[in-house]
Amino acid sequence: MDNDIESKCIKQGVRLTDQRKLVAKVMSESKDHPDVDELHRRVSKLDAKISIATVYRTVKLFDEAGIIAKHDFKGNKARYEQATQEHHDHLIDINTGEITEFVNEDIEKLQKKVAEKLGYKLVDHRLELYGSKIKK
Amino acid sequence: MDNDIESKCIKQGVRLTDQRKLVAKVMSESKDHPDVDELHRRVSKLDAKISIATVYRTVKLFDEAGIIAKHDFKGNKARYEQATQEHHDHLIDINTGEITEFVNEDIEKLQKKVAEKLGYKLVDHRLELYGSKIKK
DNA sequence: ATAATTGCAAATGCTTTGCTTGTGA
DNA sequence: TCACAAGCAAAGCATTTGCAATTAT
Repeated sequence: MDNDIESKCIKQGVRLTDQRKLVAKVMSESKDHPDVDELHRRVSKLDAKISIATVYRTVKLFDEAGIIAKHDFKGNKARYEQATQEHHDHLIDINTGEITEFVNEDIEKLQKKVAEKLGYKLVDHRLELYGSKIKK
Repeated sequence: MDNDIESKCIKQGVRLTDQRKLVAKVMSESKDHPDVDELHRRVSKLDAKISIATVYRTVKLFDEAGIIAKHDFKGNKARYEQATQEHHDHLIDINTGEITEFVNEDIEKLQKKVAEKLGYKLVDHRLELYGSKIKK
């Protein structure tokens, strides 16, 4: 949990610069799904001179290395989260933007089945639920 | 099926210009999911002077009126299709870009259930399967 | 008549990139 | 050392918009 991202970089031979270390640290400590601007804002508190271009390059690099995950939710700019072992999907609060993660094995299995019935091998998928909080 | 879009415009009081009629016609006749460039290309065959800005404005208008549907599949620009009565989801061929539509009631129900379990009323969702064709 | 729509080009917002200088292994 | 990374500003790409001219009702 702590700075898992930095260790993954080392494991994968990703060169660790000061800037990348900072992005790794901030992403490791983030429990939400920040976009690049927000990430840049957070990293800037640790290094006021880091450029947004570097943040863009770094998230792209980490994403391609499978270290973080990129999400393009409806109508928003790309948001990022630390990659986890188990796959999960997202529910987005349409009023607040708040994101809740969930796992549902039944849906996963059905997706695979649907793809196979159509003659396809399921390689990837995207499932997003958009909802509004029920007041109780 | 024919030019359903034009009748929907009339029904909704959407002013019908020559350009909008052409976009309506082309979208009505399209069985695939063209992006704006492709749409502009097709409409240009009927009116060589129509501008891409008008096509952008028109698909936005039709989308907001619920007459056509916009999709932002992974890594592509927005694609459009005529709106249908029954909801459906999409399977995208990762090799060819070909799109297959499908409906699965079980998945729909499970999505609703998941949202409710998390304290949300399901308002919208996005389900996309990405796969590669199985050769038989 | 007149409010809405078009075409054009310029502006936008997010993201990427070329280039020169700086730096990690 | 030296291939790679950072910072900056400029470029790219899809999409939107301001404005003057045109058009549907």
